[in-house]
Amino acid sequence: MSQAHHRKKHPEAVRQQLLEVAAKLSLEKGPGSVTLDAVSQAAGVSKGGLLHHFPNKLSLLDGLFTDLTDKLDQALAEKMRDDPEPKGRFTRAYIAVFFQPEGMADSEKWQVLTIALISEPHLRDRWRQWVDRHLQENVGTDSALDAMLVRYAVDGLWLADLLGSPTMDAATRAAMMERLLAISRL
Amino acid sequence: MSQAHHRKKHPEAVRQQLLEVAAKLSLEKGPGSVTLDAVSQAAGVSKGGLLHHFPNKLSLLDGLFTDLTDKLDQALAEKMRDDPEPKGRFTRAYIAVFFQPEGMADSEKWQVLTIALISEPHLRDRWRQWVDRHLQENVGTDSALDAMLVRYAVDGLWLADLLGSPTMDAATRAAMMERLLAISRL
DNA sequence: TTAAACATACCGTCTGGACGGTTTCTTGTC
DNA sequence: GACAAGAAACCGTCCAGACGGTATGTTTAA
Repeated sequence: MSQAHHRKKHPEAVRQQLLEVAAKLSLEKGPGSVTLDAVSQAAGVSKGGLLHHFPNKLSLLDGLFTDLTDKLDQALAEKMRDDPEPKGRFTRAYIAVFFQPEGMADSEKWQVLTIALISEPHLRDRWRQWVDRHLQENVGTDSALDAMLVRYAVDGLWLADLLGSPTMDAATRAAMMERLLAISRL
Repeated sequence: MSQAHHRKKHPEAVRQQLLEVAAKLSLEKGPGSVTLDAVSQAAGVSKGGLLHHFPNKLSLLDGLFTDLTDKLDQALAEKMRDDPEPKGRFTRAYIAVFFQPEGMADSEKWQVLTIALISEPHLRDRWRQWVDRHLQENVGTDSALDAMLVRYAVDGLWLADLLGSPTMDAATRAAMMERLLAISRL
């Protein structure tokens, strides 16, 4: 019944809307609810419209991946720019992005992708490439054992958040961040 | 076709077989392939047979969860028994279980569960309870910030394995384990 | 006029699961 | 120990809905 058909066309806006809705949907109703029907309907577009922008489901997830990693890259770059100390710079940015409150809103959207990442070989490849790229870009400054350790800890923290593990209180959280930052400077 | 119908009945063996097949299937063909049809067929049982042991799919995953956490608990208890130093004992067991080669075989079976854990609220609850229980059982000895940090790092490491991230060489891996153990003793 | 941006209708497949039967095991009774 | 009788362990079939995707039409912008 929606007359999106007759309204002004803003393809880029629609495309963005589809991506956001896909992420939002997985948050609120679980990743299993991310279907072409559900996404298109929630975005106020017909399924045909969705399939015009993303020829198949994988390409939708792929678009989401690109979208989020781009934002992540941007956030990381910003944090790195403000850090005068070369050693462990990337690792500290990694920490900062995870612990920043606004960042979390985005990081929650990763739920869909985490699922898709594990099940879809193609996305697993892209993830591997992402990790590899950042590892090589920051080789020398962030390849110390301790730096790796810190980043793994952040990943674990992130996973715990995702799984809704008993959240630690703000004080402990802050202390954890400080500790991680300290190790990154060793 | 199969005359499993007429052979000796070993309900417990069949049940176990179903669980193992479910885990194995997700390893080899991806978690998406864990369907009632596929599992029952691979286990040499009819779908009706499967549904006799597990009234629905969730209860199958639930059974898998119980099975694996039981084994994990057992492994952890064993490692803890051999550790004379109380402080960080649980955390070191956590490290040991993850890094032991045989343990990995089991840990790979967690793939299905990781998926299901994130999507199924019920299993997410069970996981939360598992974490909570072990946290409280070892409060005092393993509630230090550094201990938490180490365990999060192990989780991150485990996730990286799961996602097939560029595996680090054996030497680095061993060094990482040593470093984690060292921190657990601080 | 033409191509992009949508909508509508429809299809094939897969999946979870309900259901009614059949065979084997167990248990109580004599 | 025999034997009925109920329970437990299966099998085979069928189905309703969901889901991804196609094919084709219609509107809008360039």
